[in-house]
Amino acid sequence: MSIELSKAERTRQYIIEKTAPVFNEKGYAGTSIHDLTEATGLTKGSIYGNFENKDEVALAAFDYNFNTVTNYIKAQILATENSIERLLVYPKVYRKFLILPFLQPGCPILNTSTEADDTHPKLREKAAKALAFWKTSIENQIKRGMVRGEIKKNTNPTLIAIILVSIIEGSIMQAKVVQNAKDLKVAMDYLEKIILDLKA
Amino acid sequence: MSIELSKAERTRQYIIEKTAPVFNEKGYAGTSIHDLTEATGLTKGSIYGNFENKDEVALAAFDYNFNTVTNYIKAQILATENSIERLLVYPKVYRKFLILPFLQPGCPILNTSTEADDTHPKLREKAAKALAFWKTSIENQIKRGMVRGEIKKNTNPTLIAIILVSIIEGSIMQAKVVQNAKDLKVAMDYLEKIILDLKA
DNA sequence: TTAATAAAATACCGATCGGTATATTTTAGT
DNA sequence: ACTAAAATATACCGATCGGTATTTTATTAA
Repeated sequence: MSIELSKAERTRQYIIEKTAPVFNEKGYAGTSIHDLTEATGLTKGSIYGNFENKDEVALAAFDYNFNTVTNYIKAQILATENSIERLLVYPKVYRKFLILPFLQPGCPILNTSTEADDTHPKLREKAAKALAFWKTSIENQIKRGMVRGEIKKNTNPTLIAIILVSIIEGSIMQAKVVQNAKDLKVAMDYLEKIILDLKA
Repeated sequence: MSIELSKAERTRQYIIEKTAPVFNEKGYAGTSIHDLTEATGLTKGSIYGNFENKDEVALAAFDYNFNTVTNYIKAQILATENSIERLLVYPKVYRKFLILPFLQPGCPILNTSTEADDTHPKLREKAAKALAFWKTSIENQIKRGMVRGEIKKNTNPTLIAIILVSIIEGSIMQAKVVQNAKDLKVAMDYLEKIILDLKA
């Protein structure tokens, strides 16, 4: 049994997959153990046999949610070559977040940050690291573009990363609460202009 | 007893004032009735004598939190005359939100929206209306500036309102989760430039 | 195939949840 | 000062919370 996953490892993964969307939608405090048994079809005993407590499931679920988004974005980025086009992937993806199943409960970073910032240090820390990772990878895309001569030499990568993330997260919040993507579209149009303005 | 408030009305107000920060910090699901008795020093009986249920306290608390921020902003705005200066009040206020006591748990609209969008229709509705009110008043400030010849004629008030709100909410989320205002400062500097760029 | 082991289900725990009925105290008009 | 009414506190309710000990079932290596 070297290569294949053990039963426990498979179950653990199954629990994470099934409960991750629940945590993203209802939040940590709003999700009960009963919600987890419902989402998985398993019993409490099985869940507590694979996880120490609710915290551990929630932390694993956050990683899963974040990785799902990250992998989707990464695939789109690797499908393009030019740095400007790569940056344009973000508005392109987030403008249709209401129809992407794994993004329908909103951005995991946004949801987790606003709930956990004052209440749950471990989750807060995870969200903070995920945010830092995201911003660093945007900065690196911009630096790459400057090296390749595709992006203006005087561009401030950190500034652009901060503004890009702010506009995306702020407009997702708005779209979710009013339950339509009208203003999100406007914000993503604006963000695309900012990005196209970086062109060398 | 015509003019003065009845005991019940005063107690009701007192409960709202004391519990509003708790709801803003811990969220609806994360706040228990025990939290409310702790924050007020009152008993369950007293709270349920003045409110039908937890929902009613939470909804009143949201209004209180939103009005607190709104009144503070309004006072700053009325202290200025020029439309550009009035718009600059927003970055000026939010860049120091970590030291304004009533803003330390974050923006009530942001906190309530991200928690309630998928779970609590009444709270979601309140947050949506508060957001609409905010954006409308920004739009009106811009329109006023155009009439007064202080803001460029070709300015799109709706677009500026959407971007202003997005940048503020998105950067507040970031500042809260990483627990420092470094990037918030950068975002507010950028927002100030956008506003100054509207000058006729 | 079997026996040891691992995993999942069942049954249960005390604590806390939101909420209520009732008793006690405060308030407020006379 | 007295009393009726209003407001608050006490005591309690069933349900659900997160979590665990134990039993049953499934897995896995020999």
